[in-house]
Amino acid sequence: MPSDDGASLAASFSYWQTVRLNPATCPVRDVLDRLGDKWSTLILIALANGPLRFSMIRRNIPDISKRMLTQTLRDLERDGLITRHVFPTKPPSVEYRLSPLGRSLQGPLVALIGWAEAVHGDINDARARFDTEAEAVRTAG
Amino acid sequence: MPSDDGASLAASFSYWQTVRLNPATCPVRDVLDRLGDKWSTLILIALANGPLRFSMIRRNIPDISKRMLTQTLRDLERDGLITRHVFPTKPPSVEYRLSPLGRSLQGPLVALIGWAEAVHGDINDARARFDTEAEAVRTAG
DNA sequence: CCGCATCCTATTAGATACTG
DNA sequence: CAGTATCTAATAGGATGCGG
Repeated sequence: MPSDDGASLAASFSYWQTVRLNPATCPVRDVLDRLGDKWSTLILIALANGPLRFSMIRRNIPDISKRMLTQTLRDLERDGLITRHVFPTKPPSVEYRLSPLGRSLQGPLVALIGWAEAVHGDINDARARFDTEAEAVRTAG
Repeated sequence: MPSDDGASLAASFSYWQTVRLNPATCPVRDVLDRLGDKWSTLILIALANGPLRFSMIRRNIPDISKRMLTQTLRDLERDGLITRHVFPTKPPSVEYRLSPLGRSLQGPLVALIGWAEAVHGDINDARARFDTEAEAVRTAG
């Protein structure tokens, strides 16, 4: 799976490098820092098939705390990736759904997750190899 | 830019949801947690056009510390995404380059970064709107 | 049911000084 | 040049209890 077609990729990366990977110029950090937190991506995946209520998201992601779910949902809402709908029932129910902007992320996200899944085994192998080699060196030294 | 073609995306996400977004079953966390750290992605971008020496990477990413660069490079090497080549010159020079596995990430990464760049303005707008609304509510209350 | 506030801990990362 | 070691500050995240 060499998704490496040389020239065009190099050109893309070149461009980002010329903006110097610099905090100020560069949207990459700004956006990826949010997706890089522990829960954002997982929540976006959970919402991929349609709206979910707070408690349903929790059921999809068993080990997220109420606190972090609330907070991450706020952050995603603030960034315009999801929208929040309160139904004034009693007790209240609140529904979250992907915004158009959020849905536009699905394509890239599928690609990335697909990659992660495809190479998961390779990465585990690499880790194991690295660790045993490091251990061998440590023992020898 | 609706990169949303419904059925196939939904199917993909469904699958990942059925593995329950669970720590144990799910490669997503494992892999994305590493890419999600502060520097990994930036380093991979820096190496996209070819091998670079330690100090050159630092020049590409002005605000990374030696400590974090060393550590992140080790982690990427451990995962098999980059390789390390020591030239026993004096003073020593060490070169880092993308492995085939690392190059296989370039496609997905370009897609994600392209998205980030495309929507950067929208996200900033959404943030500004959210913040002024929140402020309005705070003042009214 | 949803979510905020508080408290506390663990992890991450920056600064600095030192080594082959 | 390419690291390592140590210390410290900042941040992320978990537990819990209260309130609409």
